[in-house]
Amino acid sequence: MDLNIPSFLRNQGIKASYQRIRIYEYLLNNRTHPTVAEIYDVLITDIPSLSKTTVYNTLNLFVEKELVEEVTIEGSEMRYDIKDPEGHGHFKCTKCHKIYDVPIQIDKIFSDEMSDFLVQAQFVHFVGICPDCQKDN
Amino acid sequence: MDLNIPSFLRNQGIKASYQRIRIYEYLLNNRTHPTVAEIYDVLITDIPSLSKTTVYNTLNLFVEKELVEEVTIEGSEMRYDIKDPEGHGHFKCTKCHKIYDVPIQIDKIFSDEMSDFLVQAQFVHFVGICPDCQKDN
DNA sequence: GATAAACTTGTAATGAATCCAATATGAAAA
DNA sequence: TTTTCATATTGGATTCATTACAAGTTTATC
Repeated sequence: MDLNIPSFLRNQGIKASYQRIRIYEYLLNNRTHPTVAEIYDVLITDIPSLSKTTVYNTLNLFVEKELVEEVTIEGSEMRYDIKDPEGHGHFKCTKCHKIYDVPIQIDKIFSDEMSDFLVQAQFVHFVGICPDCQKDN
Repeated sequence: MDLNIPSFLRNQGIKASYQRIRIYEYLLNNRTHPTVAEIYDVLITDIPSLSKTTVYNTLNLFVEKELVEEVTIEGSEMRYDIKDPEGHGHFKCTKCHKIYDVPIQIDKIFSDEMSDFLVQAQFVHFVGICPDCQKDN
C-alpha cells in the first residue's frame, strides 16, 4: 500500500502539516487502536516540539473529517483507529488486553423494528478471551 | 412487574442498603441510560445525606455483579442501564440526543472468522436520526 | 517580502472518576 | 438489650484525560 499521505489529506480538505502527516502515518502503520498518550510518546522522540494538544486537535479533526474513528471499548482513555469504509467491530481480550479488529456482517445487524431509524454509524464491541489466551489457559 | 428489590439484591449477594435500593429502583423506573450526575441530582432531594461517591460505588458494584451495564455511547460521562439478559443495542439520535434501546439479532452478528474467540459480552451502538426527528425535519 | 489565515504550542482550567480517612450503619454474638 | 465488628456511606482531596485559550510559528497568497 503506497499511499501518498500529504495529497490524501489535502484531498480530504485538510492542510498537510508535518504533525498531521506523522500522526496519520502512525495510525496507518499501527493498527493497535492507540491512545493519545501512546501516539504522543512515540512521536515526541522524532518531533521534540510536539504538543499533546496538537495530537488531540489533529485526532479530533480526523474524526470530524471521518478519516479516523473513536474506539471507546474500555478504560478511561479514548482510542483511535483509521476508519474503514467497510466497517468492522472490535474485540477486547480480558486476559492480554489486546484489541482485535473483527469483521461484522453490517446488514445482518439491523432488525425490522429499526427500519424507521436513520443509521449514520454503528459500533460493535466484543469482550472476551482471544484464541491465543485460550490456548495457554 | 412487582419486583421486591431488597430481596432481589440479597439474592445477588448484595447487602440491601437504603441507598442501593433507591439507586437500583431508579434504574428500573428510568430506562433512559442516566449518568451518575442525573441519578445523584434526583435522589439527593429524597436522601439529603447522599454522596456522589456512594452513587459511583453502588453502580460499580452493580456492574461487577452484572446487574447493570455501562453504556459508553458518546459524551464524557458514563451512562448506566439495567442489564438485559437478552441483550440489546443502543441508538443515539444526533438531533434530540435521546438514547433508544433497540433489539439486535445477537446470533447473526458473529461471523465465521470469529469462531475461535470466546465472546463474553457484546455491545452494539448506533448513531443517527430517530423517527421523530426525521418527521419534524 | 508583506500580510493574513491557519496551525502549533504550553499552560491553565475543567470535570468525571477515584482515593482515603473518618463516621455511620447493621447484623450477629454475648 | 448491649457489645462487637465488618461493611457502607460520606465528603474533601486527588488524579488524570481532555479542552480552552492566548501567544508564537508556519504557510499560502498577493
